[in-house]
Amino acid sequence: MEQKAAAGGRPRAADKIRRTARELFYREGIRAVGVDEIVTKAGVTKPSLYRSFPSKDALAAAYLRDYETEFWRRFDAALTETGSGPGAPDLRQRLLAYLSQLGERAATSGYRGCGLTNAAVEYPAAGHPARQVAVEHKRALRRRLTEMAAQLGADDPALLGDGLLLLIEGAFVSGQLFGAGGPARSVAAAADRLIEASVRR
Amino acid sequence: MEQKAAAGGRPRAADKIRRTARELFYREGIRAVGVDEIVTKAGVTKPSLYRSFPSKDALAAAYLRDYETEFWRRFDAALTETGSGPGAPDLRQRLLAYLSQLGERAATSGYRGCGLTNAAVEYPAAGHPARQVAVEHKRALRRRLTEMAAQLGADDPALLGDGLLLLIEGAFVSGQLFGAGGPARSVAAAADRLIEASVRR
DNA sequence: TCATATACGTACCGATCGGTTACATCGTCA
DNA sequence: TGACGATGTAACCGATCGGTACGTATATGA
Repeated sequence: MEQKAAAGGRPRAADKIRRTARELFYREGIRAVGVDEIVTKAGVTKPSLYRSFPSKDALAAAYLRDYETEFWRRFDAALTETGSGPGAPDLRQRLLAYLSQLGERAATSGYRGCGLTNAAVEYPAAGHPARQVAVEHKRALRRRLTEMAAQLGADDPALLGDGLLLLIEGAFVSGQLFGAGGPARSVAAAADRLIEASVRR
Repeated sequence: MEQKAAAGGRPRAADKIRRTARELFYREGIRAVGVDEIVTKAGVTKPSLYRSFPSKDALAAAYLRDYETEFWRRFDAALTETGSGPGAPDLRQRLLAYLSQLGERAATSGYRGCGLTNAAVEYPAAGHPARQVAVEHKRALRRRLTEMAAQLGADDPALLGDGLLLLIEGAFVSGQLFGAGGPARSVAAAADRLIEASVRR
């Protein structure tokens, strides 16, 4: 992700830009943030930005790829098998743990939702680089959730997977709409009931 | 909504602006559309816009109020009692009918989601006029859904209401992420199962 | 120590942003 | 006819937009 001089050497301009852009794009939205603001807050200059990124759109796409990496890191950390002995949490427990952790974050004042979802809302035009990253990621998430639904023993894995995706996306957006105490806090409980009604008995 | 000369008389500039803004803001996003584009496509001029609306932000807020009116019109049309005799659809049936109609629209290529949700994503700053309309509306929707959950006999109306809201918001955003064949098509089926698992038996 | 390549900054570009000014023109109704 | 309210014309404002031509530091290897 960070090409070189990563260890020890003083941070390259490109890295400072990436970090600053990530923060600003996520908190304020991509369209709302100008390249001038990014370079100023990063303590670099505009030519440095355009030497590392061909355009603002490309920088936005890079931000989203970084964002996606972190998303999967968190997702996998919560959902990938850690212990497999007796007493280790099963898939359903791990999924619900992930969702309640998500719900807690999302029902917090200042929460800004999913950077990838937000980017797709900001850029509805089909070919936009930022949107492409977002759409690709959501397709992958849908696959993962459907796989998990199958592993959970759903009678209709596609249906349960999609239902979980709807709940998750709903938590993302309603989290930033309602702030603290919003409906996102119920995402795990709702998912639990949906799973309950969707597994073969 | 439209102040006067509504019936018959040639449309006022303010109305043409409102209609054009509604279309452009919804399809392309508010930030993406400039006032010049609006007045040009509406066939009016910039001073006319600023004679009717104090600022672009105020125009955006007016667009969202129009959007909200139409939302409730559709919502109430589907959910308000029409016939009450024997054989008339009960609340649960009407809710599911509304959701499957929503799911159908949302799982269509070119779908752009909920204008109010999208506006809140575009304007994360707390005091923004557009965001205020959106947030107010979502609070009202949450109340309505919780009331309905109680009427449906939910053991925990707040939980079912929030679950339904998450599914609906999920359908809004995933509809514009996936286009045709997206997970939004499952919103009614998922809601049905969630309700099933949430009502007193 | 010097040449070279890489990394960075100063200053600037045309275009567009939201918004405003002063004044001309049109339709309508008394 | 005259007056009034609504709209159009045309030019303009400062600020900011994304993007660039070009000169200058700095680190490195011979």
